[in-house]
Amino acid sequence: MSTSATRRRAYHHGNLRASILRAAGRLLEWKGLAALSVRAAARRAGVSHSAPYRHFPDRESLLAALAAEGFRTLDRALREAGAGGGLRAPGEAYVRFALANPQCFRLMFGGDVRIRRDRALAEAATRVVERLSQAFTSQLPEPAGHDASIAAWSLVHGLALLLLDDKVAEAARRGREPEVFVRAVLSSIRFAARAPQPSA
Amino acid sequence: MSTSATRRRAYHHGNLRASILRAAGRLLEWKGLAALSVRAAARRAGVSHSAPYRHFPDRESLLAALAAEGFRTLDRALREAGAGGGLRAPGEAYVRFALANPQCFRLMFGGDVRIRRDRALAEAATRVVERLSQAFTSQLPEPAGHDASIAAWSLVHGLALLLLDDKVAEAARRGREPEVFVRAVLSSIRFAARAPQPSA
DNA sequence: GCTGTTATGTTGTCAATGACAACATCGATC
DNA sequence: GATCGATGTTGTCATTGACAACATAACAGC
Repeated sequence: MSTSATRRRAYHHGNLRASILRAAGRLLEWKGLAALSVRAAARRAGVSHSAPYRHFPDRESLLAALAAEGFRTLDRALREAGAGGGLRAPGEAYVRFALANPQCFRLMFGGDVRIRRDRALAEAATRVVERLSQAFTSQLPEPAGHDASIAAWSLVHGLALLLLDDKVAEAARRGREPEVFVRAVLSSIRFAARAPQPSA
Repeated sequence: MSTSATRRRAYHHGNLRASILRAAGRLLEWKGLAALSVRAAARRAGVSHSAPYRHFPDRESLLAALAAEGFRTLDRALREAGAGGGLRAPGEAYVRFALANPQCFRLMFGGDVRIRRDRALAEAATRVVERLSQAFTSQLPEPAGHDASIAAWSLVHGLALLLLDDKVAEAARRGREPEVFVRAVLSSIRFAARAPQPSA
C-alpha cells in the first residue's frame, strides 16, 4: 500500500486539507493571526497559492477550521480535568489551555470568525459551552447556580485573556508561577448561595 | 476669524488628524476591525489615500490612537461610577462600556495593537489599570485583597467579552435585560477573606 | 511685502493578498 | 481504456499598506 507518508508528492497531495491546517496552525501561533494568510499557509504546505481554496472556500473558513480544532482540544482538556468532579480543576484547565495556545484561544473567542457560519465550528463550540455549564452548575448551590456558573466561566475567561494581554502587571503576580498565581486568584472567589443584600 | 468649521476645504484640511480618527472610529464600530483600512478612513474623511500617513506612521498607530481614546473614555466612566465608593458600580460600568463600544473594546484588549509601542496608548491603559486596581482593592478584605481585585477585574472582563461574543446563550439570560442580567451574575460572587481550604 | 523653509496633502507606484477563472492532472468507475 | 469529477496549478484582478516624489499652504525672518 502507498500510505500518505510514502506517496510521492505528485500532482495530488493526498491529504492537503490536513497539511494546510497544520501549516496554518503553526503560522498562527508563531506569527499571529494577522500574518496568517491563505497564501502563506499554501507556501508552508508546499503547494500553489490557491490550492487551499479547494478545501476552504475563503480565509474565514480556514480560520473557522482552526478554531473548531481549538474547541475540540479544549473540550478534551476540560473532560479530563473535570473527571474528579471538582470546581477548580476545570477552571485551571481552561486557563492552562489559553496560556498554552494563546493565538488559537484569541481566534476562538476574538470575534474574527462568525461561529454560526461554520457548522463544525458551531458544534464544537456548543459542546464546550455545555461542558462548562454542566461542570460549573453541578457544583454550585441553587438558586443562583446558573448565574454563578456564568460568573465562574467569566472569571476564568477574563483571567485567561488578561494574562494573555499582559495586562496583569508583573508586579501583581509577585513572582509566583502562573499556575500558582491562577490558583490564588481563583481561590479568592466564593459563590454566593443567594443574592447578597443590594447595599453598596 | 476662520475657524476650522468655516475654513474652506482647500489643500490643507485644518484638522485632518481628528477627522481621520472620527472616520476610523465609525468604520470600526460599523464594519468591524477587518474593514477598517487606512484607505477607507481616508475616503470617508474625503482626502487622498495616503494622507493619513502624515499623521499616523502606519495602520497600527491609527488603531493605537483609537484604542487610547477608548481607554480614556473607559477611565472617565469608571471615575464617575466609582465616586460612590461601591464595588459593584465600577464593574457594571466596565461591562456597560464594553457593550456600548464592542469593537473598540475588542481593539483595546484584543492584542492587535502592541500597547507598549505607543506612548499615549500605554499611559491611557495604565491609568485604567490603576483605577481598577484601586477601586477594587480598597473594597476587598486583606490579605487576599490584591488577588481578589484581579479576580474582580477578570470577572467583569470575561463577562463583557462573553456577552460580546454572544457566547452566553439567550437561554442563560432568561429574558432579563442586559443590565439586570449583569447585576445578577456579578451578585452571585463573594470574595473570600482568606484562601479556602484546598480540598476539591 | 518677499522669500525660503517646513508641515501637510496628492499622485504614482510596488509588493502582498484574497478571490476567482481557466486549465492540467489524477483516480475511480463503467 | 475512455470519461468524469476531484484536486492542484497558472494567470489575473481589485484592494490594501507602504513609500517616494511632487504640490501647496502656512509661517518665519528679513
